[in-house]
Amino acid sequence: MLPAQPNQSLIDGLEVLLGAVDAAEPVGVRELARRLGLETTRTQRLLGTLAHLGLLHRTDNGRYGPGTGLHVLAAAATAANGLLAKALPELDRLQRATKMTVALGSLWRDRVVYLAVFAKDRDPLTAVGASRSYPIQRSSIGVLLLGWQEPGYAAAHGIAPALETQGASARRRGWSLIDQPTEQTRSLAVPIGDPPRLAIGLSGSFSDARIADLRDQATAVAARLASQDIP
Amino acid sequence: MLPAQPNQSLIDGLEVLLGAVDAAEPVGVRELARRLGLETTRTQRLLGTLAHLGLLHRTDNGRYGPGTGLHVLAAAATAANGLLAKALPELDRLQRATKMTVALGSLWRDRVVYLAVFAKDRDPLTAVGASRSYPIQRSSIGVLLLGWQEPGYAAAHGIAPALETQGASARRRGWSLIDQPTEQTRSLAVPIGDPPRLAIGLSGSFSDARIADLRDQATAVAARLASQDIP
DNA sequence: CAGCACTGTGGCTTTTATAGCAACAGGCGG
DNA sequence: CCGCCTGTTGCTATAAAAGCCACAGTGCTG
Repeated sequence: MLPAQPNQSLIDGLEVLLGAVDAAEPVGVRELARRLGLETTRTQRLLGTLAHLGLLHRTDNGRYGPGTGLHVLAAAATAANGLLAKALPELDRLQRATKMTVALGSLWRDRVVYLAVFAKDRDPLTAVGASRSYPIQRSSIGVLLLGWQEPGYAAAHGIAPALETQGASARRRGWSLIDQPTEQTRSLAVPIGDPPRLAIGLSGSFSDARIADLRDQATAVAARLASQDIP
Repeated sequence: MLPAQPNQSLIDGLEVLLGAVDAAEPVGVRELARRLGLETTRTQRLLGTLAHLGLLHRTDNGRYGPGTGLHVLAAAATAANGLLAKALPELDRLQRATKMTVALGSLWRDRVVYLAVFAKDRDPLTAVGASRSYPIQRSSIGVLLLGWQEPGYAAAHGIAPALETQGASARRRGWSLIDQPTEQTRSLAVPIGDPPRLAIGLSGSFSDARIADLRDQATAVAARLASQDIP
């Protein structure tokens, strides 16, 4: 729901911000402008402004990567709604109970971003911020959340219509399942809240007989998180 | 270091974003405009744009609070530089070794923002995002990091000159100490990186004789984090 | 119930901030 | 040294943004 007069500079500035943050390495002005299809000078000014604000960090060789101000912003957000403080212990328990890899993720464009990932044999304190984003088509979380996006979302972000259909199907069912035959793993996801902007995913090797139990356990966690007014 | 032509809309939009996130409750347009000294319609358009992007969440009664997109942005940033995945286990160990409350914090305006706080008898998984920001003058982290701000920072943010002096002194010493006599606790902080944008703080009851040991332990952790190229 | 004081939002016009083009300086490799 | 890339800036035209006003809605009080 855009306001009648949106602020296009803000929109573009935040697009530049995410483009720089999402890059695997600190990125140069011209390279980022090419990737985003923006004019170079404009990109440079937006990057410079963001760096001045501390949201990006300018390296000695003139490239831009995430800055401390982003963490500050995130900390303020997380403190305001208590999302992680509530979710992390729950997800850790779910991982221990199911022995699956447990993830909390959200959809951004055509990718899934992981807020936290709990895995067997991995320190739970490394769950936050250790996983890079992932193409949507390989993610039960992504496919599921796609089901709630407004019409045109898929087309606008280069997502195949077949995935959109899968998303709609998952929405009707209320959960999603993705098989990865080459890796002999599968993953299922359940939504948090309504409309859901976050989802819990479980992945590993599990039989068809176990699906309902895993789904129900994850759904119970999702319900507890949703009932705490998490956006 | 501002670019020659900074983008003022981006600056103001991000100011509005932080103003909304920093509020204790979802905040209305006019109230936020009053707090920030901005014109109402402008504020409303910026808020609406941010809500459309998912960075803010618009409640049913027309107020704005943090949205899921902020967490997505934070997750991308954290994944890009691995800050939390590296810092959290280290800080947890430091808390167990010292029996102090251990915090990772940064400076924003005249306040300290806590990225993580580890305390005795508290689940480490609740360390992230469970603490609200704090006035700078009561925080060893804040005073310490103030020492590295550019001239005019204190004046621009309504921080007393005495605190600025304290900050400069802490910078020269390389760490800071704050006593809270009414609570019979004290806290000390050491910087991470150079110039530091983050700091580790230890707080609790400890004697003068123990200061050097605590400081050295925290300094060792800070050095390990700084050596991993964290901004 | 009516009035009042607040609220969020949009339309229209003016203003000014922004965008784009061209230029410059620097770095790197052949 | 030259060519090709880089990040950055100045200047001017333009279009995006800002501000004012109005409207509809909500909640509280008498």
